[in-house]
Amino acid sequence: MGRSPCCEKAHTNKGAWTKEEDERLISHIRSHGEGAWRSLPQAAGLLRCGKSCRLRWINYLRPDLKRGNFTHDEDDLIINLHSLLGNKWSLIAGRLPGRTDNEIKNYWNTHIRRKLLNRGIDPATHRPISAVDFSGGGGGAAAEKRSSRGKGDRVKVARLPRCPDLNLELCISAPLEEMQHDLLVEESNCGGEFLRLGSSFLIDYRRLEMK
DNA sequence: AATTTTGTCAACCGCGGAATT
DNA sequence: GAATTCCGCGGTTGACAAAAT
Repeated sequence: MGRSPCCEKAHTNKGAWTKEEDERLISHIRSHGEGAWRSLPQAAGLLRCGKSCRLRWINYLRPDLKRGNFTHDEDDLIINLHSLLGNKWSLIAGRLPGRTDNEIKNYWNTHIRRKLLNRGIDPATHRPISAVDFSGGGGGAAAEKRSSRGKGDRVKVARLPRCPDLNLELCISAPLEEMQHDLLVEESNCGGEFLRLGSSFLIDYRRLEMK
C-alpha cells in the first residue's frame, strides 16, 4: 500500500514543543475540537506534522490528564492488565483515567519491569523466572537498551507460553476506576493469572476488545 | 571538578487497519 | 476490488538530568 508521507517534512518543526506552539494548539482545539489532525497544523498556524500535534495533545496538553506519580493501586492495575492484555498500552490506558498509553508504556519500561524482575517475575509472561535462556528476544526494548549500555552479562529469562486457553476475543467494558483498590491476583487452573475484583467477580476478558 | 554511566520521558518513526475515493 | 488517505498504535530514539566514579 503506497502511502504518501503524513506531512511535508521540509517545512515542519521537530523536537520539543515551545510554549507558543502549545498555546496555539490548545486554543485551536478549544475552538474547533479534536480530530482532522492532518489539516490541523495549517489551520492552527503550526509548522508541525499532524501526528505530532495529535501526540502532543493526547500525551501532554489534554486538560483531563492526571500528571504526577503513579499510585500503588495504579501500579497493581497496570501489572494485572498487562498480564491479560500484553503490550496493549492503549487498552491499558483506557482503564486508567487521566493516564496516556505513552505514559504507561514509559512507566512500565522504566519502573514496573524492574520491579517485577526484582521480585523474580518475568515481566513478559508474569510468571516466576524459572530458567535461563540465552536465545535472545523478549520485550522492553528501551529498558533492554539502557541496561545493555553497561556490562553485557545480563540474564535473559525463558519465554514460557501464555495460557493457551486464554480467550482473546476481548472488548471494552465499563471503567474499573472504582474497583482498583481490591484487585487480587489469583492463579488460574492453567497456571496463569487472572483478575479478581473485590470478592465477587472477575474481569471477563471476553469482553475486553482487542480492536 | 570533570567525566562517565544510568534513568527518565517526550517525541519520532513506521506499520496496520479503517474509511474513503 | 484496488488505490489512496488518515488515524491510532507500539516500538524506539535522543535529549536531558541525576548519580556514580
